[in-house]
Amino acid sequence: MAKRIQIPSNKKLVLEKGSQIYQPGISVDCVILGFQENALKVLLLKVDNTNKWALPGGFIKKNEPIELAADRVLQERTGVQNIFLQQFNVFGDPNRSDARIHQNRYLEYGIKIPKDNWLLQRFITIGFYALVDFSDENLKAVVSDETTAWIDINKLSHLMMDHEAIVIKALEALRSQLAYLPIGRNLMPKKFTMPELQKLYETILDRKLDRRNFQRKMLGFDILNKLSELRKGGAHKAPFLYSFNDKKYQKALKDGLYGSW
Amino acid sequence: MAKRIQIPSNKKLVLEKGSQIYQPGISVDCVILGFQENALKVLLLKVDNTNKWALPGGFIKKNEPIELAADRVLQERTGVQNIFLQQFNVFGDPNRSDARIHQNRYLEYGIKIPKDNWLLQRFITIGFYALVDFSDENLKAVVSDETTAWIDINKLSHLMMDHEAIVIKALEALRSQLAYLPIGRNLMPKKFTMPELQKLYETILDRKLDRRNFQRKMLGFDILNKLSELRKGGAHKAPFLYSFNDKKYQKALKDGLYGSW
DNA sequence: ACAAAAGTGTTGTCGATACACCCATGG
DNA sequence: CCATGGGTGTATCGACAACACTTTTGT
Repeated sequence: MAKRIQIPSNKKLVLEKGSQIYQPGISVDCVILGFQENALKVLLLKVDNTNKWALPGGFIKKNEPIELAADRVLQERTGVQNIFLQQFNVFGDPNRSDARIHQNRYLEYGIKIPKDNWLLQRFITIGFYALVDFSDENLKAVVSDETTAWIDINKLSHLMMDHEAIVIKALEALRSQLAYLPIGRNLMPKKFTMPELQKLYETILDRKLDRRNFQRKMLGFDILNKLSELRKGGAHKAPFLYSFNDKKYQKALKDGLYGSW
Repeated sequence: MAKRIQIPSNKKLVLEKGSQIYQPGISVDCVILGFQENALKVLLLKVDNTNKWALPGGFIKKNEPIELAADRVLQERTGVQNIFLQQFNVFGDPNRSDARIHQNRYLEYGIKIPKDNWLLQRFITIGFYALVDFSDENLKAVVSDETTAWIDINKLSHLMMDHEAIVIKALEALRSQLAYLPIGRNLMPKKFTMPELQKLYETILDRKLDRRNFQRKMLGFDILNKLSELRKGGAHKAPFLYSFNDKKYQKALKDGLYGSW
C-alpha cells in the first residue's frame, strides 16, 4: 500500500467545519503583484497534489467585512500590511469551479469529500488586487518555499479554474487606475531612481514611454521627494534617488491625479 | 383582531424554499437609472409594510450566472431587454442587513421567520447599474403602481439598509465611465436634439458644459446620425434631431472613446 | 576620448475652453 | 422687432509628444 500523506489539520478543519465558520459559496481571490527584474509578477500557490497553480484566496468569516477577509489572505501569504487593496470584479460563472478538482486533491489524503459538503458547492469569488514591494523584509521571510512562486504575468500557465482570467482582469483594472491614481508606492523600494520607476510604468502599460516626458509628468504630480543622494556604483552617470512623499501620495490616492497615459 | 393581510405566494416561496433555489447569502441589487424632466432618476420599490424604499434586487439561482440574475431582475421590474448592465461594486459589510427589518415585514403577514431561516443570514450584495429609456413602451407598462417610483437621485430619502450608499457608488462609477464609454443610447429616446443630450451629460456630471464645445466633441465621437428632421413646435429656432448610430455605438462600447470630461 | 545613461530645454500639435457672430422662430 | 435658443467659426491656453543639447561616469 502506498504511503499516504497526512492531511494538514487546517485543511481538515476547513473541510469539516468550514460551513460553520465561513460564508457559504463566497470566496475572495487576491492578485498580488510585485515588480522584479523589470517584470510584473503575480504570487501563485501550488495546489497540493496537482500540477496547477492558484491565486491565494480564502473565505469570508461569518462576521467579517469582505475587505478584511482579503486583507487577511494578503497578510497570511505575504506578511505585509497596509497595502493598497482594490476590489475589482466578481466572478460568478456557475461552471467556474469544478467539484472534481477538490475531490482529486483530497483523494490523495485518502479522503472522499461528501457530496453535500460546502466545499463542493458553487463558489462566487470576489477579486482583489494588491501591489507589494519585493524588497520588503516581511515578504522575504514568508515567500520562500516550493509551494509559492512569483510568476511573470506574461508567462502564465497551468492556472486553476478561471484564475488566469482573473489575473488578466486585474491587470486591466490596474491599467485604468494608472490614469488617475498614483501607483508605485507599494511596488518600489523606499528609494529608487526615475528610470527605475519608469520601468514599472512601462511594464504595467506594456509600452515604451519617453524618458524626459515621463520625468516631467511624474514630478508634476508632486508626490515624490527628490533626495540629494545618487545611485552610485552603476556605470555611467549617477541618477538621483527619489522617495514617495507619503503625505502627498495619500492625498493623491483620495483626490486622484489629473493626467492620463 | 385586526384584519390580517395574506402573504403573497411568491414571498412565501422565497421564505420557505429559497435556500433550495438560490445561492445562500448573496444577492444582486440593480441601480436602474432613467432620465426624465432634466433629472436622473432611480427606480425604487416600496418595501411592503414599511415606509422604506429599496433598490430592485434579487437572488442568484443555484445554476445561474450573476449577470443573468441581474438581467432577470431588470426585466422583471422594467420589461426592457438588451440593456447596458454594469457590475460596479460588492457591498459586504456584515452589518449592512438587519434581521429585524425582515422580521417586521413578515410579522405584518402574521409570520415569524425562524431564526435559522436563510433570509435572516448575512447577505453580501453585488451592485449593478443599468440605464433605461423612459419613452420605452415596455417600461411604461410595467412601472405604474404605487409600489414603484422613480426618485430623483438628488432627493433620496428613507432608503433601506445601505441602498443609498449603493446608489451613490453607482453614480461615481457612471461618471467615471462617461470619460471613456458612450452613454446615452439607453437613456435617450430614439430621436433627440443635441441640447437634450447635453442636458443628460450635465445631469450626470452635475455641472454646466459649453453648448458649442459639447456639440463639437460629441459629433467628434462619431456615434451619432444627424437626421434631416427638425424638432418643431418649440419656441425659437428648431434644432436638428439626432439618433445613435447603433453600429458605431456598439463599436465604441467595446473600444472606448478617447476624450474625457 | 568615447560610449552610455541621465539632466534640462524647446518646439509643434491637438484638444479643451472661451467667446463672437449669425440664423430661425414665436410672441 | 426683439428675445431666446440653436448653429457655426475662431483665438487662446495648456498638456503631451517629439526631439536636441549638455552633463556625468566608467572604461
